Amino acid sequence: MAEPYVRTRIAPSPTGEEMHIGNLYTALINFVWARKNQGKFIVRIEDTDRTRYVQGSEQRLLQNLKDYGLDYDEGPDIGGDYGPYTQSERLDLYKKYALQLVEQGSAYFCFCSQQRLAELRQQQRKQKIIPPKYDRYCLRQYSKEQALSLYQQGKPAVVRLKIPQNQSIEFIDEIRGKISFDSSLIDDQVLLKSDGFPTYHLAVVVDDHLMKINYVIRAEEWISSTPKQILLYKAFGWQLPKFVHLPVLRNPDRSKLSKRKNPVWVSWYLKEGFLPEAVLNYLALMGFSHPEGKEIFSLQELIKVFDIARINPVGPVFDLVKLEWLNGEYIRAMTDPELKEKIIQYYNRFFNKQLDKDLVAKTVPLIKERIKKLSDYWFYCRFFWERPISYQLNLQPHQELLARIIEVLSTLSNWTADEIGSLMVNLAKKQGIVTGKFFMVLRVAITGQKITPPLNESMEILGKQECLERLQLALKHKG
RNA sequence: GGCGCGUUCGUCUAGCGGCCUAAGACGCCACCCUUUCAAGGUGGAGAUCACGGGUUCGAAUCCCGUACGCGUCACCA
Repeated sequence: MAEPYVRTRIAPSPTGEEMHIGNLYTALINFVWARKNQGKFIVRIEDTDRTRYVQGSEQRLLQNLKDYGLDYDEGPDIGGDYGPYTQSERLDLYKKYALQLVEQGSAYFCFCSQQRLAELRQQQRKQKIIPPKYDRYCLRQYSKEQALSLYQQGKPAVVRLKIPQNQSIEFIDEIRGKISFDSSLIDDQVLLKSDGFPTYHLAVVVDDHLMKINYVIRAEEWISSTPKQILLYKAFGWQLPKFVHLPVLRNPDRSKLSKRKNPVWVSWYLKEGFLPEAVLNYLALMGFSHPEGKEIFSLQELIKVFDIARINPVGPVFDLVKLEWLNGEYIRAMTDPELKEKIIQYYNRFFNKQLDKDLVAKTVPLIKERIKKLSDYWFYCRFFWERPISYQLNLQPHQELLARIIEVLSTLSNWTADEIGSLMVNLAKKQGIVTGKFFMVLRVAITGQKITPPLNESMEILGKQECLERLQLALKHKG
């Protein structure tokens, strides 16, 4: 179902890590939902944790998004172009809103040291008070005016949200339906840290409101922090967005998809030879299904048929094997010239290798239905560039046969796959050798490998002279 | 541990009270094609719909409990 005006966003953190495939999944759904409704898809860099900040990681995150074709629509002006929103550039805003909450009594200053908080937690744990919560010492100790004045004198302080007690907080998750929490279980969240930076909870609510985000689409792990944010929306008197919590991608053992058990960086998939479109298509199959049961469809088609209501709440296992199959389907669906370009670009970008364009063009038809990933190209076609240095079959027992082959092939003037083929089949017959065995010897002699693209065509591409020279080498080769 | 969310073939999914003696895809197995490897074609194995109670003439589908899994409980996001 289409919505009249939709604004979505993703909020990556520049911590130095590459973009996680789970984040790409979230980005995809946000992107698609915005596109479907002619809305806007926004990127907001959440760099409020200075201890984890790693310089330059925004650029990498943005590059990841670009590589997969998920471009964002809006952002602050940066000299003609627009960049993503960045929270560290909006500190005054968060502070202003935090102080507003203090002023209206929805939040308060807290001067407790990290040490006291740690001790408090430890003590509570010992007394089996669950969950451990801040004891509101500072709220009881200081009046609003006293606290404000201490803060203005520069006493290190945080601002905490005063969570109401014994209140049931309900919200609708667009995928799961009604979810409710008891507010008494929620700690008085820190909104503004002592370094003046906001915490996630404050920044996300302020920004989502200011940026008019009306669909908060994020991973399931955020469900339990949603009530805190709802309380903030209410304290400000702002209208709530709709919440959509996406299932989390899983390892085969069903734990949350992690780098220890799976390749998770989106750049890894590219380097491994997966196509961005195939990865996106595969991701779309996670928790979602095409209404007509199709498994292979473009981003454009996804946008057309996508509906949040069709998303499952179940955390799906990420299956690399199925992704490989899908990638193979995408490769086979390409035209030869397209595939040629992809292969050339791929080896250039990731291996700094300049492949001869004509040679790639000639070999592409031979391997198109054999490769699943761009990286498989080299497995099949390496021998076009390099002579074999070893042989996967012992050729010693076949010396006489090889000599015979050289003899016969030398006479061939019309060096085409068909001619080579019929000549060799005749020879095999004359020698009384099963064709399968015969061609295996020839195959290994020419390529070094037992698994290759079609032999006759390969030999045509290599050329008569090169083939004869290789056969001579095979003849001389010992062991 | 508290709270929250989830549970259909090994995996991804279809299913939204009768069409389900549960369908498709990946993977697996067999056969066909075949000069290796693929691709393609045909067929097959594979889920008592987690379990136990209800509701109903009738439940994979609705309700409740149990088990299991996952998530979350920071001046991290």
